[in-house]
Amino acid sequence: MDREIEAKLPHGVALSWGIVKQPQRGPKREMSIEQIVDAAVSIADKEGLAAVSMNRVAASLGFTTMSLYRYIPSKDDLLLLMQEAVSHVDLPEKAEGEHWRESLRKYVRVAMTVFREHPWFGDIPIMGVPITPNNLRMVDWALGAMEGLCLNNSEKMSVILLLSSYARATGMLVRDMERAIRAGASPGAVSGTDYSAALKQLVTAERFPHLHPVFMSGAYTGESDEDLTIGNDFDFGLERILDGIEHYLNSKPSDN
Amino acid sequence: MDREIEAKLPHGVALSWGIVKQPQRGPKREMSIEQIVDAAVSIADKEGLAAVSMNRVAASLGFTTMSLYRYIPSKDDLLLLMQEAVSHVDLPEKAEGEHWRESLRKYVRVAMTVFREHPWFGDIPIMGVPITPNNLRMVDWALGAMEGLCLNNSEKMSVILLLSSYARATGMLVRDMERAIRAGASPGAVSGTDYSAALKQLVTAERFPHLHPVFMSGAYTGESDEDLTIGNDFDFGLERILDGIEHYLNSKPSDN
DNA sequence: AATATACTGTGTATGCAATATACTGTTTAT
DNA sequence: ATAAACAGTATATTGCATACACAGTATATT
Repeated sequence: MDREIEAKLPHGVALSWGIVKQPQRGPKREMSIEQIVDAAVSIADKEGLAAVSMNRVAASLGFTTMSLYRYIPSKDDLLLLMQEAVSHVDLPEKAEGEHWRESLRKYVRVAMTVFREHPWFGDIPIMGVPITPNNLRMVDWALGAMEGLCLNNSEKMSVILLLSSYARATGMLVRDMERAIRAGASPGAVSGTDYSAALKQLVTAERFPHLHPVFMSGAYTGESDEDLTIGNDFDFGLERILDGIEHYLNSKPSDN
Repeated sequence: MDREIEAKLPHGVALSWGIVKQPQRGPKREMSIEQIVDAAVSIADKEGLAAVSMNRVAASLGFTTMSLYRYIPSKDDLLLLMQEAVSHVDLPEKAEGEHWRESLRKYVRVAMTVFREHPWFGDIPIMGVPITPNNLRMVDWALGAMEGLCLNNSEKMSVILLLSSYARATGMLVRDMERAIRAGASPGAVSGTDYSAALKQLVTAERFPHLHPVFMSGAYTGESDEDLTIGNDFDFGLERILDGIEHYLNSKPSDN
């Protein structure tokens, strides 16, 4: 039965669900998909996604390049499995009395953590809606957090899309900054701080009437001491999203 | 003076601002940066980002690969300039009496349009906060839409980050679906619809207690006729964000 | 006017990538 | 016993970005 299901799914996805047929004859396998993916993740963690080549991964396990193709049909599939592997995150046990708002906050924090722990994560493009087990596990958890809320299924999915998008966008920003710092760059080569001196000559009041004052204040590159620090910056957006959801819940005619 | 500014900026960024020193001697140039970028964009529009190689772009203009390097120092810089080129979007003239909410809605719609018209746009990774002219022009416009709002500069920037993230995430989803359809796939190969039959056997009630009913209803893959169509799905999230902002404006102690 | 300089586009070469294909040897089903 | 299906390997193909050396050309300096 797994055979039919497998045929209908992209190879990488079928692999992630572990429903690929096991070989019946021939020599014993000396590697495993898990081993390969772990090796690839480890290389990416240390040296970035660009260092992950089939040759590099195979060599790190003591095999030749082509041996990997006995396990994983293409590099794209390997990337998918890497994404899936690090999406196996610790989701807190469902706290019974917890308010949905706090739960969804946690969801976004956990999702963002993946980007910080595996800076290469965001470098892999997403091809379509997530349909791998660990990704669905996160969706399942988020749906659990919204249990009992006065939202229909489509609305819940929209909320998750919204939160995931925000986690992705801000996770990548945080990653970019931390990556720059780790690379020895000054604290804000990527945040724009390094370039702000140069840019202040280019962002003129004539050409950018509204941006100009913001830029001069340093708020654009996040160097302003005005009020918000960089960390809180991301919280701000999240709280606005949650406010929006809450407002929708309250203002809704109490049907379904 | 441009010389000093140029030195402090990444090459591609300096090019985007047009502050790179013009050559004084030597033969006349037979190409221009604009021409090259246009050619690259045209190839990407027709055949995807993967088709954009230095060789391909040069050949399409009737020159050799290496000639491009006289204009643009690296492929990464070319990609940046491509991004910047298609970010030259039509932003509606500032309608005086328009409500900020409607203006910001327009902002997100325009930002999403870029992903639909240039499906490769989202395939180029973002390196850091945008600091190229057309990108800043969009930020400037959004700030204009928030003029007079009771938000400080940092808060306004956070709002723009929030909206841009949402535009990016949903723009890429729309793109993925349209791309799949254009590629001849059934109306929803990427949305998950094609796989939903197979997935329904994998998403069990035991393993995914909260996702299971949602999946069976078809809301996950967007095939449900429950209430929202796919298009409206994205509007829903946007309206929640705007609600959240509005709520924040109202609930704020009317300082600064 | 002479000449050095900075540039032009080109041709060639390097090194690395993904992966198709043909190979030898191994285990299991028949 | 033997054929089929597999394992890991070696080799080759194709395409990529880009370093470098070249011959010719326009300008700046003398």
